[in-house]
Amino acid sequence: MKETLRKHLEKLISLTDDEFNAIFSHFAIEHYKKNDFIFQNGKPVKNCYFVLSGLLKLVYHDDLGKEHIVSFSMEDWWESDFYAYFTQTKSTMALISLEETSVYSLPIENYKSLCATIPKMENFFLQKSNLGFIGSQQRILSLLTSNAKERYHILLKQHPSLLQRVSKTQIATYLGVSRETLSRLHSYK
Amino acid sequence: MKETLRKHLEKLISLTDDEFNAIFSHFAIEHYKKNDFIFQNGKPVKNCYFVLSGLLKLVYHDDLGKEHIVSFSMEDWWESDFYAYFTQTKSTMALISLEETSVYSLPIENYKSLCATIPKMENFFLQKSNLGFIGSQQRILSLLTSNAKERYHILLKQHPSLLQRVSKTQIATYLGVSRETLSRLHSYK
DNA sequence: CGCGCGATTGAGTAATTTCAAATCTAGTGG
DNA sequence: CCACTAGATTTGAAATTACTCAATCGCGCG
Repeated sequence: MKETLRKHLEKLISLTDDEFNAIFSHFAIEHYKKNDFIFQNGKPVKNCYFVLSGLLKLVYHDDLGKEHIVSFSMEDWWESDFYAYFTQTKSTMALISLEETSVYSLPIENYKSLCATIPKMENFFLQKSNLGFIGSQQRILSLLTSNAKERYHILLKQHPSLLQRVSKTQIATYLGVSRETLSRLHSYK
Repeated sequence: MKETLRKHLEKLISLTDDEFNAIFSHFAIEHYKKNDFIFQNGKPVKNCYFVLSGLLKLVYHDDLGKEHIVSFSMEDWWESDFYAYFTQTKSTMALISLEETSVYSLPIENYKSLCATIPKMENFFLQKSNLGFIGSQQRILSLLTSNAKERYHILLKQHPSLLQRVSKTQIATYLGVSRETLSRLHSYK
């Protein structure tokens, strides 16, 4: 567990034992069953989360109550409603477990003190944020340039394991198509 | 000009004169006419850019040659093909001026040395990157939850000045609808 | 005046949605 | 081992939305 986080950090920065232990003390472990709310929309967002094991979805409910999946978070991913987290406002989204899931949680004060006291961690978060931004931009591009079938195959290529782990309804909700349309794609290939 | 950048940085971090001058020396000014390429797809991306005045579009050309606008960059915005910039690979997108435009350019080596030598700047870029990520996620959400008309009104609300500055064809390309569809939206409101 | 470009309009087509019904699947208890 | 149920998936058919291609309009500028 501890080693999982350490390995994850050391993909981008190098750490001594002391440094890692100092960092590690900022996190707390949390466990969730399947279909638990990690946080709900309308509520403050105290933490961001590093997923140790399991699977989460970050969802937005529109005016009609329809659910839209902003992102899936698998092992080794960071997740939160980052707007609400950084601005300490109430969430517009909910974070929900799709499997039994373990996370390390990082309260915003700890995030700030990590950045302020351990320059390497600030650099780590900067790199992660840049990667997150790039990833989002590519998702925007896939929504702009591709139809349902193409988007499905892009997802299939990027995260083949996801299709084994979540229902097709969830996949459709992520791709931005109805589950019926997603189902019909298979008729063609 | 120099003051524009300084004011921009000081929205998020505070700087002494000396600090700012050290930072400023990492940038170079560049001027472009309307419809110039700042960089082209297929070419390396040497810089990221801070827009002093004018307007840019970051575009992707799909297999059919159709253009998709990933983002507009107005005054006070940072822009690049960040994937190509950070990984020093060739761009998949092009950055093009829509007006006469002045930018400060920041080569990747200078970005890295800024981060490494001036912790405040690393913090600045972290905050900017977080904001950029949040903004992208909201655009994803608008693409998932809203139809053409709603997306148009969201853009109208967020950047009313944009509609005065660019053609409706460009707006349509950003929204992910055909210009004819955008045109027909007005019939309803 | 006439050219050129962007915006609009029209008509037919393609993609996707919606609502409803049917089918499949995995787990449960008899 | 089988029947039953709940949930997920697929299929059908009609309606909606957006796209394409073509033609027209409107306007600024040489």
